[in-house]
Amino acid sequence: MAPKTRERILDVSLAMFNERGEPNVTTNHIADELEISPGNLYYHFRNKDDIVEHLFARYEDRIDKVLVVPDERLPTLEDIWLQLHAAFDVMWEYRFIYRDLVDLTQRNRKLRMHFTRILKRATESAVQILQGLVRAEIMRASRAEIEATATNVMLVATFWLNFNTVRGSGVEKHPEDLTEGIVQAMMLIAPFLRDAERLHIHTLAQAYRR
Amino acid sequence: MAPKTRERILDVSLAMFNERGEPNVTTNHIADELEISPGNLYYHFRNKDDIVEHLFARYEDRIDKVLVVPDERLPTLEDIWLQLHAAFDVMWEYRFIYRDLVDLTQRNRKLRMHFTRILKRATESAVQILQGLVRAEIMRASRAEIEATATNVMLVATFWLNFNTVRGSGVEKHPEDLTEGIVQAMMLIAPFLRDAERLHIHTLAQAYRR
DNA sequence: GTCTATATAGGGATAGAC
DNA sequence: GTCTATCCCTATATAGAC
Repeated sequence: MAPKTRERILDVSLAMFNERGEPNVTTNHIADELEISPGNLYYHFRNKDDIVEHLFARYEDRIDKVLVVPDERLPTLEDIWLQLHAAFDVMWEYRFIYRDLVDLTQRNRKLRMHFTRILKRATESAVQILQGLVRAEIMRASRAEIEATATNVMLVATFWLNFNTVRGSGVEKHPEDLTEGIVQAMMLIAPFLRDAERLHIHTLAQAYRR
Repeated sequence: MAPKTRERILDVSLAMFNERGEPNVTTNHIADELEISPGNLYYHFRNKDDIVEHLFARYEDRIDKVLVVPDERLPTLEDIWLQLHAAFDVMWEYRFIYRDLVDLTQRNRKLRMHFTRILKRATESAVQILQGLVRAEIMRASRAEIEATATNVMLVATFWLNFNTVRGSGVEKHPEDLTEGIVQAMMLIAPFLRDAERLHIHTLAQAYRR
């Protein structure tokens, strides 16, 4: 049996939002693509923002799972790489949110509050992990350096896809551009690493430099 | 004598775009605010994008002047601070461009090509300046580290205003938030500085940390 | 240069039949 | 649950008088 219409609307909306940008996709476009009537679409969702909010809720569930800080054990560089990768994957899947992030969050109070909360939580998580690296003696940094670095990691992660789009790196080439973003984020912490680990990071980075 | 209507349209459009975001300002809003008729507005500009393009051209002139690399003399940290400040000031003045950067550049080929060019030029400029710091022995970094850092400086500069908006730092509080962005960009190069200079930067940074 | 009036198009959204 | 038909509104843009 085919998926229920409600779910199909969400799936197709996500695909179209990601493809063309949310501002450039109308409810009529979505209905057309699904070969259902606009009236039918409005039976399932109150309005376009209702669709956006449900997609955002899906995203929030996913990203929240990525943001759990590893429990007892001290973190390794490998942990960080994997966690960044998981985060970037989810962000890629819901990249329409990031494409028009300011407009989306400014015009919808609910999205704004949730996104701010996610960002806050992620930043705290980043600080904790960096502190873990310090305690594991993999990295050496002051409290101030850790906080500035955590903020920059969040900024790079949040806007990497936009940056890559806007600098005209040519066509979208998932997943290479994602990996490049991860490398770029790792380069923020590289200067604080012990020599052996710094070398390791730069070797990884080498593979992805244009 | 009052400014010519054409110029007044540009000035008021800029103010309204910055305030509410370009997607949320219509040609009618602009005409209303100016207390002229929509017809009059369309006498002076072919369409809304025509206005946006002229504002962008103004911006491009301004930012190009900021991007000149200091000629002979090796750069100092002070130079970098001042240049970042000049760049952030111009970006603030035309912040509507950055607010909806992806949508703007994706739907208008002309804007896309010009913005990409600016970004490319700015990145090259950043690389040169960082190399200058290395030659001046103020900083120590490999070629790879310089390139990664230049890219991150551009990313932070490009999206700082959006990041600050979206993390819900409360109301817009120019110029404090700008200075904070500059500090955040400086923190990217701090780890590569000699001890004395790094200390100096962190003292500056201290003053602007929440 | 500026206005009034208006055309056109499209998006968001609803009513009511099936 | 789904469709057809339609309404309302707003945005862009133009024509033609002054």
